[in-house]
Amino acid sequence: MAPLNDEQLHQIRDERREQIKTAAIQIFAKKGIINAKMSMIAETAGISNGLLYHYFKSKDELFLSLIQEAMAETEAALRSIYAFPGTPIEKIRALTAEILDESGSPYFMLIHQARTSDGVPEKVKQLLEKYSMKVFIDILLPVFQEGQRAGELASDDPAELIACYLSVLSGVMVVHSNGIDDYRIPKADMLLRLIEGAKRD
Amino acid sequence: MAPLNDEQLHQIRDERREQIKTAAIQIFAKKGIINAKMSMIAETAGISNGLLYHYFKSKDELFLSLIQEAMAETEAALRSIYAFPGTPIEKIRALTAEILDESGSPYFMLIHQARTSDGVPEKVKQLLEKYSMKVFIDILLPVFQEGQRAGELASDDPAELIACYLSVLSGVMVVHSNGIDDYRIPKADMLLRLIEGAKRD
Amino acid sequence: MAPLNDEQLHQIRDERREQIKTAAIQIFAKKGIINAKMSMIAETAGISNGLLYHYFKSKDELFLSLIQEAMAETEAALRSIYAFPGTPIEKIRALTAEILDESGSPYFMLIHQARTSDGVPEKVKQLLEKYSMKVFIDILLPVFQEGQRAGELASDDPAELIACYLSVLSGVMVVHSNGIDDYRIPKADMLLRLIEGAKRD
Amino acid sequence: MAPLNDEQLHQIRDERREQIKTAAIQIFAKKGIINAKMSMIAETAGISNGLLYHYFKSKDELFLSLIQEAMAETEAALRSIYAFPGTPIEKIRALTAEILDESGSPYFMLIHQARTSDGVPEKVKQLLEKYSMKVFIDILLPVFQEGQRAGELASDDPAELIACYLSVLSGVMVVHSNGIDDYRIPKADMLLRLIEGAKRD
DNA sequence: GATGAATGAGAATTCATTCAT
DNA sequence: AATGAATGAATTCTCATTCAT
Repeated sequence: MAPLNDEQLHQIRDERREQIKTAAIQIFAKKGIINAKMSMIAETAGISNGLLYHYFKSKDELFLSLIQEAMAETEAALRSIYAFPGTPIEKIRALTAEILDESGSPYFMLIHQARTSDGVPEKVKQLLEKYSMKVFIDILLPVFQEGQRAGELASDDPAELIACYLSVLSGVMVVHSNGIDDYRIPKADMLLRLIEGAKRD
Repeated sequence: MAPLNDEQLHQIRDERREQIKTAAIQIFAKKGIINAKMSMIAETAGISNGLLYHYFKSKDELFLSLIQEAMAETEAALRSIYAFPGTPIEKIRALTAEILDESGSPYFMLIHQARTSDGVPEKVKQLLEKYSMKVFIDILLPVFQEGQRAGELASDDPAELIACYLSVLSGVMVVHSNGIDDYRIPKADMLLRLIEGAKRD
Repeated sequence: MAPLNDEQLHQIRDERREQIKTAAIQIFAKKGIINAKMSMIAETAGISNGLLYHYFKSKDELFLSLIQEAMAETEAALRSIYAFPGTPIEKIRALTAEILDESGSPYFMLIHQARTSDGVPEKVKQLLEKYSMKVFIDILLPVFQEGQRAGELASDDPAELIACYLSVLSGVMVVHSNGIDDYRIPKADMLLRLIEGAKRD
Repeated sequence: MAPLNDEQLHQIRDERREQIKTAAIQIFAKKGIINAKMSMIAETAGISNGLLYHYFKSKDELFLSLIQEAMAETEAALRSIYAFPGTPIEKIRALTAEILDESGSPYFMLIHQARTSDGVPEKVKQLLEKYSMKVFIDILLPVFQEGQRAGELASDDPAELIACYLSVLSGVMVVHSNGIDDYRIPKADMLLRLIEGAKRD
């Protein structure tokens, strides 16, 4: 009889938003912004078309909100490198393994879609500039420089080294992110060779 | 003015088809199958919308014919490794450099699109199975095995090594293929480290 | 707390209905039937969307009930002319001033909307015929005829004179009713010139 | 066999655009921007939905282009007052008669819709400011002032007099513009009384 | 061969209305 | 009585494809 109380409503709203986001990440990552149909997202989330718009004003807003989350998560993941134990290369290996872990893959794909697709809303483009690769490079610079001083890493220009490393990481996540077995995700150890110093053993 | 003879007509027809294909490769690679509009392709090719349909029965047929070409080119590029001089690693380095050369990038992108997009016509899917990565691995297997015997290459399972290597190559080409400077194409020398044996100098 | 008795419930119900009607008049008059959104009306009335439908079965029913009220009010306003003191022209001036008073404007707008919009429910159309301008003309006919006999009014056909006068009144209220200063509501004295006899001083 | 030549294409395009504009004026004037459905316009113009968008990029653009035309026509109509022969009041009578001529009515309605509706695109709003009533007042000011000096016109503030006069004109056109006979368009002579000097005979 | 006007099916979004609580 | 989540039909707009010339 009585209407739902605030707490119940809040819970329903939160659940629905998560439900929608989870569905949307999959669909957007797989299809790109334009190919992703709101009706697919609604169906995947198990709700009606209309309800989708109750929670997100538009496709663009939904996409933006996912990208924001993906960016924040990615930045946090990179920053977490300093929490790993060991020498620089061990830190990098741990970070690499964490990123390669498939569970994070849709986020990389999403950011790739945002960077490369047409039809990306203006707000998303602004966000991408704020979080350009330079930001990520700056985060990793200290640990790479320390690794170079220790002779653990190749002696290329460190910023360039990081940029290439992140490009390769993004690349393999992207080509792999569709469940097609043709593309392999290399083991972290193999990817590390890209950046290791010459005299590894 | 006498009417053109059969041969001339045939030649015009072939030229137009090439013109269209060239335009279509760019557009498909950049936008993906569904985002690529037939009207953009026509405009890029400098012809009318209607004429496109004189040369290709449908968007699907056009796409299929491009993928066929891309596959054949890619296969040929891989086979050409045996024409390069030098030791296995030198052959691989030469092949890598050739692939990384940006001019070839649209083909990789196209194949990636075909593998990962939805809305890909059934015939294209069949073609992709015929040319699965296994085919490419088989082509490269002899040179990789020889490289391992010579101690030039890492001693991982060779098929896996090739799969990972091709995945990384595809990945960097794909993420880079939109002219966004954030993503770097590493130098061939750097990528080679992925597969080189431990004792490089 | 004893449950509310029937009378109290009835009173609450009536208050709510008035609250809703007041909100609805504003919104309908400003936006037109189709542009007026039930959610706006609910918000303006300070109640939930769902509750609106407890009190009015549908948008159409709500609109119909407003038009009924507007018609009745308008008719009453016209009839009140006989309660004003003075000569015919003084009565008409008083009536005009009352109508021009902005507070009454939404009613005119509403009736105009009803007459001119599509998407008006059938029932409303029937009501409009019942209260066609002829009814209003008949109400005012005696006072206009008396004014003509007294030489205070122009000697046009009296029914036509009234029809034109009411059209002008409706017109200025309608074009003015959106708070855009470009359109002026003329003073009653000016409008009276429309119908005054030639020899005014 | 040969494609249509430029002239023929041009002619087709022009005809279609006129056809669409004519249909659109009716529909917009009658229904307002939001209520007017593109499908109605297409149907009235006797073309497909898609073709409408071949000629006008969007509903907004179509509306804007009509408003521009309406504004220009209205301004031209007002300026034409100086081409009429006779004294100021005779000029004004001629202009009034021309405006009241029903054929022009949709234009007035259109401008009214643009001024008063919601959902009016930003560009249209800007246009409305550029052509605010002040512009129209300025055009008519000289002839009204001359009329006042000649004692032909009432001695109210002339700008106010014009504003009221134009408001009344707009008003009667608007309420009448739906083919409902309840609302009358007064004769020009009657409307002139609004502004005539006291001692008319 | 060549053109571009024309069509229509499909996708995003809005909103009246219903329903569980 | 009251709430707001949920639904689905209707509307704008896009684009592959066809067709008259």
